Amino acid sequence: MNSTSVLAELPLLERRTLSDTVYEALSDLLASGRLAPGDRLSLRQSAAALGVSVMPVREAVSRLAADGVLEVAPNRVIRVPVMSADAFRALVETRIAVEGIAVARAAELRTATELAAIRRTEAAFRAEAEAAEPDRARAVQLNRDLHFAIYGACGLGPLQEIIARLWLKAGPVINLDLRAHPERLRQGFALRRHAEAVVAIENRDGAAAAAAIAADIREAAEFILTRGGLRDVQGED
Amino acid sequence: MNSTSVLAELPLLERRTLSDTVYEALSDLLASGRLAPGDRLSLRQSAAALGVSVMPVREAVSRLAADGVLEVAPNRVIRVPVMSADAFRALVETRIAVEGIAVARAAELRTATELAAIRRTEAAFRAEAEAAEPDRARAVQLNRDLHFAIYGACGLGPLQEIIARLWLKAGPVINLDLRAHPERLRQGFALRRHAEAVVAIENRDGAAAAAAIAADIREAAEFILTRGGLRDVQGED
DNA sequence: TCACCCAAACTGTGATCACAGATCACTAGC
DNA sequence: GCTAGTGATCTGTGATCACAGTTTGGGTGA
Repeated sequence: MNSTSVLAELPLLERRTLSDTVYEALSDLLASGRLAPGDRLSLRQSAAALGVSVMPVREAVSRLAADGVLEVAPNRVIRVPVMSADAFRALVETRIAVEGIAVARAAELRTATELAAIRRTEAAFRAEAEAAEPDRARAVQLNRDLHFAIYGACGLGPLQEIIARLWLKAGPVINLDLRAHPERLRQGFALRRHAEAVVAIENRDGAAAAAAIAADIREAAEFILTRGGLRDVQGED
Repeated sequence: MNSTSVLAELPLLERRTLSDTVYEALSDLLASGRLAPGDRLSLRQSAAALGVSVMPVREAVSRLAADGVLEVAPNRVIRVPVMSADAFRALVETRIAVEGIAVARAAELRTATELAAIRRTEAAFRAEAEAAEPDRARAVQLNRDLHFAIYGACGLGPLQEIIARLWLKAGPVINLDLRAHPERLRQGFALRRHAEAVVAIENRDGAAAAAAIAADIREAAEFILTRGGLRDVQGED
């Protein structure tokens, strides 16, 4: 009935269910490392804490569990999985491969606008990291923003979703370590690799960009592995 | 208390919830193309058909929806998404990139046992495809078996999970097309590419193996795209 | 004959209840 | 003093109910 097709441009607003909200809340807890590997989770307690019934929490948890971000043991205990060193290495190799593709494509396809956004977030991260008293949580968030600003330019939606899931999976162990061992040299490495990546993206040099991100990922992983923060058996203490 | 450590070898039996079972049932429907893009799904009807309550179906659907294999519209209608041609192309490019990594690694790392298994499934697919009256459903399954036999040799668990999800997402449109247009030349291409891949894997030639699989994927996709089986708008008829 | 409207029958979402199994603290028995 | 047993209390899972919003079909109006 209504006149023109101006309406056709409406972004088809997405509905937010309580489950979605709970999912994001839990994701945030995991990504920020406040839920550490081995931590247990109770449906009822979580529901009470969030002020909802167990239903939305249940759905959110089952989604997280499907992604391997949470696991429910045969004892019916929900917890964030403790990764063996080998599993962590496999995850890191996967990340290097997949994120390498994304950043290589991004370097070759990025528009001027995207490059500007990447530069901006890189600068923001650098500023936070070099601050006299850096806010760790904020640095983590900015690091994530930078990576995804890059991946966002790869032109492949499905690939970005995959990477987001990988980050969710790696988040607890990485950020737990970051909480345990205040950043120090980690950030020095990250800053250098980020700078290399940005330069490579400016030059549309996909291979160099992928190498920089690969080094960024690998160095952070090595740092954690040498710290011995990962147990090889899944004991609890 | 119990004597020896024979118990330690028990495979830690995984529990199967009803949700898991429903999830597999729906996945199978989608992977085999019996649920086509645009088809709607009702929680209560599905539950009744499966002889369970809506709860397990709800959880399974929410998992599928999280993976983008199903979508629930703002109208609260569950359906398998209709992919635009562009979205399909992005999915195909992602598959080529990700599965390319897996097959390249598999070619370089495969053991003799894994190679034998790959050869076996390749032969099985060839036999079915060259049969006088090939069973389409079985051919689809064998094609899948072959691909995953290869990816299983890549040594990266997380990567295999990613690929499985990608297949689930691409399954409906690919298999719907396969149902609509009886195989014909499609299989001729597939046979050649599979043979090339197996040879490359025998020679531990990662690049060649990746190229063969990329061609396999791309040719199937081109076939579908030129058929015009994909709508560019998400209308319903 | 066509357009409109209203009511009945659906839809998914969320809350609540019921249940089997696991955990843990406590106590009875040696 | 230590172990084995036992009951209360927790766990996730599944079923059922309640609700608001949507769809749909039949009927009434012009």
